[in-house]
Amino acid sequence: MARQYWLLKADPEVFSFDDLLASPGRTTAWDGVRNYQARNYLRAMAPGDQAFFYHSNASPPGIVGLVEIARGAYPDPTQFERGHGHFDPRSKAEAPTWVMVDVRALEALPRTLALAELCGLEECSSLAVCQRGNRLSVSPVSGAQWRVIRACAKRKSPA
DNA sequence: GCCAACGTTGGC
DNA sequence: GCCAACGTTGGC
Repeated sequence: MARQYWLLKADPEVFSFDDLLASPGRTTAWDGVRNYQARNYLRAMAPGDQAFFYHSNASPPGIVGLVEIARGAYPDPTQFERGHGHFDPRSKAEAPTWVMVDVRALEALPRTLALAELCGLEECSSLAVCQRGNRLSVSPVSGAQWRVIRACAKRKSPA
């Protein structure tokens, strides 16, 4: 199956791309997703898929790095941890509601590709992150979008 | 800090 | 099943 591409949102106050680079093996479990649409995208991920690492609530918000999926979806243990912020009392151990994947850092972009610039790129206005009011934390990126975005990010300054 | 948009909850 | 109220997200 062809490699798929994704965009992962993170609040850098909580977990930044630098935090990922500093993690053991530059890898972390992408836990805490509690939205069904995002969960379904996590389930569709396969090892070797690649993703943009996006900083929300930043100045400016935008893409800051590239990651790869190191392990496909498996149960998120925090859903069973009573008292944990991601605890879900309705999830059953024999049929976990929520999953996570492992994400490994590939490289930091030479600069932040800001949201405004991102959404102005050819074919990119349809990105979930460019839709008004969008809150989806995991979303798909097409191969064409991936290439356009990567090429833009490598240029030193906004086009 | 503001506030629009979203997803979820819960009364009916 | 409807929908108002609420809490959260996230750009500005």
